[in-house]
Amino acid sequence: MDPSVWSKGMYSSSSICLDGYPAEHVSSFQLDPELLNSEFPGVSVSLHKDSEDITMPAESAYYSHDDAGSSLICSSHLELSPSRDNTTLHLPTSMHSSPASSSCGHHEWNLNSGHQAKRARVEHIIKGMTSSPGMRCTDGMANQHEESDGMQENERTQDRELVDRGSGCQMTRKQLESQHQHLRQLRTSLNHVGGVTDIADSKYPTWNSSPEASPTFTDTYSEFQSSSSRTHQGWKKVKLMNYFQSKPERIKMMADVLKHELSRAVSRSVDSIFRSVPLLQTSPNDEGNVETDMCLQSSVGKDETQEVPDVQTEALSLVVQKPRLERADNFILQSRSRAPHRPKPLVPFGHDSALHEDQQSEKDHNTGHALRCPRKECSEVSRAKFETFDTRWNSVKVRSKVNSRSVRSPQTHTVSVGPTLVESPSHVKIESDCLRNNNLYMLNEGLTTNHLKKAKHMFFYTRYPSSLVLKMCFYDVQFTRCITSQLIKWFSNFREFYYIQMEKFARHALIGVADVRSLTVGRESELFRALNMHYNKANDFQVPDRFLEVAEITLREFYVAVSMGKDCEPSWKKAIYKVICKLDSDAPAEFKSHPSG
DNA sequence: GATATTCCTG
DNA sequence: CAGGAATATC
Repeated sequence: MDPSVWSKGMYSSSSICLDGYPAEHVSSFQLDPELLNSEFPGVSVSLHKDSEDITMPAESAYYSHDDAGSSLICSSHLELSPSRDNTTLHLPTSMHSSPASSSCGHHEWNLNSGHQAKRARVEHIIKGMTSSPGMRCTDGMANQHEESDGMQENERTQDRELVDRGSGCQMTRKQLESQHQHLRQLRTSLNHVGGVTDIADSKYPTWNSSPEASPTFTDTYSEFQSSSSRTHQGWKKVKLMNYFQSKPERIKMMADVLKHELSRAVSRSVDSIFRSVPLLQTSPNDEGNVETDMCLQSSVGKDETQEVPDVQTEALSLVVQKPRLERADNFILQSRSRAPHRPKPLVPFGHDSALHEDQQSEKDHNTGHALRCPRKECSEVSRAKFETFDTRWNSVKVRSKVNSRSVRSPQTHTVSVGPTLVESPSHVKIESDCLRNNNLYMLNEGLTTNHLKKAKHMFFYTRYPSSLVLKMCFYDVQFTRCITSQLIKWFSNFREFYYIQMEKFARHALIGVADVRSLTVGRESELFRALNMHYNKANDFQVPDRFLEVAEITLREFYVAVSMGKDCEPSWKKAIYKVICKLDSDAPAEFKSHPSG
């Protein structure tokens, strides 16, 4: 036993180290059978008679000092329990097993065919534009549109006729040649990029799969000007709108639009190749979305439980409009722990099961509490757009029970994590160097299951974390009042469970154990099993010894308090809480480690 | 008033 | 685990 663990809290339980009683006596403290029997009729207590019987001290003496930890000695129970053999108590525990029922009835995509189709579409567009500047615009658009919402052939013919009248294109020959050449280059790039074009392309929801498949074409050109600068949905809308315009300007406009999109798509694709090739192995959605949708803070492959901004259910007034870019880059940095803080992650990549269990137990109640979206981009327009991504994003996002309670469907699919994007459970995250180097971290706007897991692990050290500690440990979360409250609530819930278990086991011990010396909490004890099952379900966290000591102290506190019948008093637990809260340890640095850059 | 905590409930 | 009520503390 490392004495240092006691150096900090060097506390002595008021119930164990009694004022005026020698430690030996304290250690052999036994219950007064009469008292017990009077308080708990029917509970028979067998007492050891191997030492002087010590009658129960008066309560005034027992809890005479509010500050139980300050005045008293001692690790008395350590010294006085030399035969601490972890035999402890074998008390019944109520183990719970969650039923395995995870249905995932969402869409399935034929990725191969989808990619080919998309690529063919892009190439077709380019081909059309390259071959004939006069028609390619509409041709390409018509083609796209045809794919999208089933545009009829005659409609396209009419449109083409409008174009053939030579009304529209006001580009000079020089401009056209320049564009022509540019498009050839683009096409060459696309050929080299290959399937990567899907990255950019797939970013756009196809209309036929979108809930907004029936857009109204009442937009005006002015709307185009405004909307196009906002979102890609605006672009999309404009393109469709323009298609139905009969004015010749639309030709040029559509060409511009198409050029713009193609250019963006290709540049994004090329960028993503050079910047993070491994990402392609995991999810081609990443790059394009990050750039376009600032709200789509998805980090596929980085964090399985990374949330996709969900439907905002909180009032925007509560949103903290905070300049987000505190750590360079245009993107919100998500910082996970660099190095495993545990020497021995027993289940290095067991997050799946852990998360799965968590998700299993979730009741899909749409209480509407979720993350907030502090940026303007996340207002209605963007959120509406996110809905259109549902189908495809559901395949890559893992709904977090913590932050996405309003998720529409119970999909709990996990993304197939690529070989370079592995993640160990919780905060013990082995992060892709690629991601780290590219600063593609994101600041979470909500708490994820991993955060919950981390919080549970933290509980092994600190039961009463301050807000400051929480902010330090959950550095990758953008703190708001709600986030803070949620974290505090978590620990409150943790404590609740903790104390309930303590009381339960203490009462059980009261029946069969009369000597506090035999009240120990070892790693094999049922009490610890119950606690570990709750806070460390995956058993991938090395619970510090200190926690066992605190648990033991807590158990004894409850034991004595109940044995004294203090549980009849209104707030008898508060005295215990007061003792236990002083036993907090600092969270290890690993919990607080910030990204190095 | 805002925040934090406990207790109860689902 | 979250929501809500009650309570305590500041």
